[in-house]
This record gives sequence, structure tokens and C-alpha cells, in this order.
Amino acid sequence: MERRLNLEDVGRRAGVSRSTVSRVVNGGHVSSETKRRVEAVIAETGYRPHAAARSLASNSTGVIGLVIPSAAGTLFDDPYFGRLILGISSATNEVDMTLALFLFGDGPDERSIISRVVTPGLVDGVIVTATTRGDPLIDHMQGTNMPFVVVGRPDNAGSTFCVDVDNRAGARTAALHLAGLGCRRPALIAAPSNTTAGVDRRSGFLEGLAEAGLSVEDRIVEGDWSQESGRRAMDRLLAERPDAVFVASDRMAVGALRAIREAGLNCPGDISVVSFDGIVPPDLTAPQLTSVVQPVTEVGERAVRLLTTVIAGASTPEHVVFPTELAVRESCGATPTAEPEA
Amino acid sequence: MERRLNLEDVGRRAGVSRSTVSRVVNGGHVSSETKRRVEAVIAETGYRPHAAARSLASNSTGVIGLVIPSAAGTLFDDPYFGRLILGISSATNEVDMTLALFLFGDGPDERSIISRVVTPGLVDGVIVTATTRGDPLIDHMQGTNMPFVVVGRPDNAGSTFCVDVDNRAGARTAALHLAGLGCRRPALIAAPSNTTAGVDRRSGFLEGLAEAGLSVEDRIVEGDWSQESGRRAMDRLLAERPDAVFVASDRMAVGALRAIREAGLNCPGDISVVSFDGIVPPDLTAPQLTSVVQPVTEVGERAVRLLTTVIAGASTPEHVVFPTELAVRESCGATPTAEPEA
DNA sequence: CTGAAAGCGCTAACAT
DNA sequence: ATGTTAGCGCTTTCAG
Repeated sequence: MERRLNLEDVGRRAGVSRSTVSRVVNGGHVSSETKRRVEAVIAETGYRPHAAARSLASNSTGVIGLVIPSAAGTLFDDPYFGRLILGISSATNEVDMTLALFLFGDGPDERSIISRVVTPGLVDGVIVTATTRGDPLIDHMQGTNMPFVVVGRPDNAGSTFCVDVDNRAGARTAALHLAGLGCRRPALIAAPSNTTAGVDRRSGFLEGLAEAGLSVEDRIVEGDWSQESGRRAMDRLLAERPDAVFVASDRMAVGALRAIREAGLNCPGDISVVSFDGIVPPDLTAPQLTSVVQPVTEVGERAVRLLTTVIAGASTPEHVVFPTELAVRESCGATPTAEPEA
Repeated sequence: MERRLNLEDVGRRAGVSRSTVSRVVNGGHVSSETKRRVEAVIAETGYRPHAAARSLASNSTGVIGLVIPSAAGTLFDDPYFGRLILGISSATNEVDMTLALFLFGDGPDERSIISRVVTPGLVDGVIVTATTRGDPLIDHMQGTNMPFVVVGRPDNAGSTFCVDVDNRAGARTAALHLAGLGCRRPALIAAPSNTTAGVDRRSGFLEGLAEAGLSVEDRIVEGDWSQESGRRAMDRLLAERPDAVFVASDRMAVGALRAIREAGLNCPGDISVVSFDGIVPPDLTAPQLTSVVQPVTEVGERAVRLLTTVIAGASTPEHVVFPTELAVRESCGATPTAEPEA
């Protein structure tokens, strides 16, 4: 097993010092003549700088971490995280960094992995997906001096960098849309109230309803994001004879659609449904879901860019929130529009 | 900005040398008295070893890479990769390593990311998911001396470590099951023939059919894994009036089910379907899919363990292949069994 | 524009 | 059982 080529070796072959080689590798000032010679040697030897050595000397690793808690089971049943990872990964490639993934459940391993995330010299910064309210992970991160941004809206983060979508406004739009269609007895299948997204979507919807002079009264059931919970929720709701329902997530909406069908009712004929996410492929359901679509991939990309600024030293917390778009399809009973409404 | 605490500092506070501290951190032999003292200092200072420095000195990073090519769009629409990542991530946590994710599309960035994967000092080894035949990535990896294992069955890898599922046997079982149910005009919606999984599932199915004295004749259409392709394939196939169809993936099967329904036919009444993957939640479809389930998560976990042996120096290539299980549900028309058949 | 030299924080012989 | 001493391969002043 031969020793790995290092800067010194390359320098020797090119007749220059290791510093010069380092300069051509990192784009420093080098005469074009020597530069050419060094590059030739690098090309023919296939030299690649040693990442760990570089990290140690430069105090920067070139890797960013993505932390997703309670990844356990449900995680990838929902396309949400997949999309987010895609966005983050592509942005990460773009800036020539590498992505480290930290998934963890609720086991005792949590503590250990949580501390691995902030190991010095491992990552330059991390993106934390915070879905639950009062997330202890956020508190923990604030106690360290590891740069981080959170995806979502943590309620216990006085001042952190974060990127989120406007859940409240999106849900409000859904309410207004339903009201505009003439619904009289709206219902709500809410997302868990221990998540900020759940809270925001609920209050946004109620707000929109109020503006239109409507109210859900007791036609409101809380699901747990799962399709099955959506189905059960709709089942319960059906007894109240709602003429429209806003479901706080696509997945739960798929379940709701099923409950409606199984009850022998028709959507949108008997009941309109509007969901949130816009992440389930339209073709997957019949009728196609009208939903408030959130730009998940963009959120991921933005999070990476934001994180790079934090790593670079940005210190005044920035909150970026993306708008959502109502994609009108079949399930609400309106005539689908080519252009999504705002 | 105060300097980061290092071994020397901790040693000074505890009145010992840095090597001793290193020993207590890494579990070397230290008298219980000093060990206690050092641990106290570590606890009160919150000292954490610097990952890059450690990597450089020990020539081992503690991170493994996961490479997923052509991640582009379709990737996360299919729960397959999510499950795989889950398995890999959990195994990775278990052995106290961290996971680096390399996703890449077909753009020009491919070259650059592909070379980043083999950057010395970045990862200790990588898991490559190879789906396509003659995958150039495999050739590339073989040209380096980076430890790697492949998930899947590369056809251009004379001798590599790999873990796969027995696609052939699983598909054969599906054929036999359908034959046992009395089908006479079986059809096949195949997976892309430029993937080894596609090839294996096809030949396994044909083999099983032949054993039962049946044949697909020209009732065979190739899909591209997407649900839509499954739907179109079924549409074409319907003209041939098959009484059973084996669909090489769950996703395509969902499309096929839809085509059957839209043609006004009934499954399993008019036509039985058996799919491959067992990855779509049964509740998602009506009727529930009978399918050949592959243990994706286990494959991921095994890949990690195998990789650790390669990193440790294992040199005689090992191929581990997992068996599949036929989960009999509603879509084949048989009475669902509690115990899945072999 | 280029070379020399001093670390970055840690591990691993090698002494003691 | 513990301390001493070399590096690991790179970046980065500092001279020239």
C-alpha cells in the first residue's frame, strides 16, 4: 500500500514548493507558467487534496449538516422531507459543499447523535428542521456556537435564522376560496397542535372564515398528518354534514377523500375539499386535489444559502418566509384555472 | 472569539498530559483516579474532540457516503430510496458514524460530485446504489481505492461487495402464485430493461410461468417505474384481455390498477394483479395490492455493516442477497393469508 | 511571485 | 500508567 500523494510530492515533481501548489489548487496568485506546470502534474498524478487536513488547517470543513428529528417511521411516507432533501442537496452541490444527514428517532440514541452534530470540525453549520413547538433541539443549538438555520417557525427561538412558508396566509386563502364558492358549513381537519405549522394553518383558516362571516363551530377534528388519521377525521366530521372541508395536509386529504367515497358521498358534488402542501401528484387522486402549494424545494435551497451567510459571519437574524399558491383543481368544485391564484 | 479548547488545555486543567486525556477519551488504559479527574474536567468544560484533527491523525473519518445517481425528480416520489436511507441512517448511527449524502442528477455537475465522493479524508467508504446496467459509476469506483459496496446487482462488477434482494426468485414466486390461482393469459408490465432489477424480475417471472406451462406471448409492455407508465402499459395490455398481470413495481401497479378501473373492469374480478416492492402502504389502494415485498430497510442496514468490514480490510468480495416474501392481499383474488408465503 | 516555517488538534509509537 | 515526541497534509503568515 503506497503512501498517498501530498502537496509536497506534487511540488517536488513540478519543481516548486508545496505552498505554490497549494496556491494553484486554491486559486492564489501564481505565474501562469508555473501554474501550467503544476496543473499538469496534478492532472497526471490525479492528486486530490486531503479533506481532513484541509479542514484542520483552514478551520472549515465544507460540509453542512441536515438534522431531521423523529425521523422514525412516518418520515418518508410523506414526500415532504424527500423534496426538502432534494432542494438542500442541489443547493449544497451548487456551492460545492457536501451534505451530512442526521436522522434520529426518539430513542436514547437521540442524545448521542444530537451531540455528534455539534462536534467541532465535523460540519460548518447545520440546517435544523423544527416541526414541533418548543423543540428542545432549538434550545440546544442556541447553547452552542455552531451556525444554524431552522426550516420552519420555531416558537421558542427568540432570534434565529429561519426559513418557512406562510402557512397562515395560505390557509386563509383556502378559507376565502371556499367561501367564494358559496360554502355554508365549512369544516377543518387540522394538523397537530403541537407543531407551529399546525397552529398557523388552523388560525389562518379560521381567520379567513371569519372574514367571510363563516365559522367552523364544532366541525373541527385534529389529525396526526397520517392518511389514516385524515380518513378517521373525515368520518367523524361527516356526521355534521359539512359542505366543505379544509384539510391541513395532502396526505390527510387523501384519507379524507377516501372516507367521503366510502360514505357514498361525492367530492366535490356533496362536499368540497381543499388541502395544504401541493405535494401529492395530482394524478394520484380522483378527484384531483385543490391545494395550497408550498415551495418545499425552494425552501431547502434558500436554507442552504442562508446558512452559508451565517457561516460567513452574518449575525442579525433573518426570517425568510415564502408565499404559497392556491392550485385550483377538481376537489373544490370550482372550475380549474390555468393560472393558480395567489 | 475565544480559542477552542483542545486536548492540551484539558490536560493542563487536570494536571496530566494530552496523551492521557486522549486515552481517557478513546478508552485507553488509565488509572481510575486520573480518569475520574480528567472526565470531570471534560464534563465541566464541555470539551469535544475536533473531528478533522482526529481524522487527519488517525486516518479515519467516521463518515460513510451514500451515493444516489440520477436523483433528479423521480427519486423521492418512490418510497424506495427513503426507506433505504432510513435503514442506512439507523445502522450508521448504531456504529457511531455519520452519513454523507451524495445525490446527483445528469447535469455537468455529475463529474464534479462524483470526484468529491472519492476525496481522500472525507469519507471512509461509500455505499453506491447502482440501478442501471453497465453503470459507469461502478467502473469509476473500481478505479479508486476507496472502499465501497453496492446496493443492487451491478452487471459490470466482476468482483465487488454488494447486497441485493433476490429479484429473480421473487418474480418467479409471483408467477407461480398467479398460475396456482388458475390464470391462463398472464401479462407483464416490466421494469426498464437497462436496470438489473428490471431484467431479473422479468426473467424470473417468465421462468416461473414456463414452469407452470404458461407464457406471456406478446402480453408484455415495459414501463419506466412511474405510475403513469404503469397506467399506460395496462391500457395497452387490456386489448389483449389478460386475466392476470405481474407489475414489476408497486408504483407502476398503482397506475395499472387505475387503468383497470377506468376501463370499467374489476380487479381482482376480471384481472388479478401482483406487484413487486411491497412498499406502498396497503391502505393506499383499493383493492390492496398483493406484492412481492423486498426488505429495503434491512438491505440498507446490511450494506452499512458490510461496508464497515470492507473498510476494516475485508478483501474477498461478498454478495449478500435477501429473500423476498409474497404478501397476499386482495388484488390477486386469492384469500389473503395471515402468514405471508415464502 | 515564490519559498520557508509555523502551526491546526489529534493519535501513536516510543520512552520511562 | 503516563509523558514525550513525531508526525498526519494542509493553509497561511512572513520573508525575500
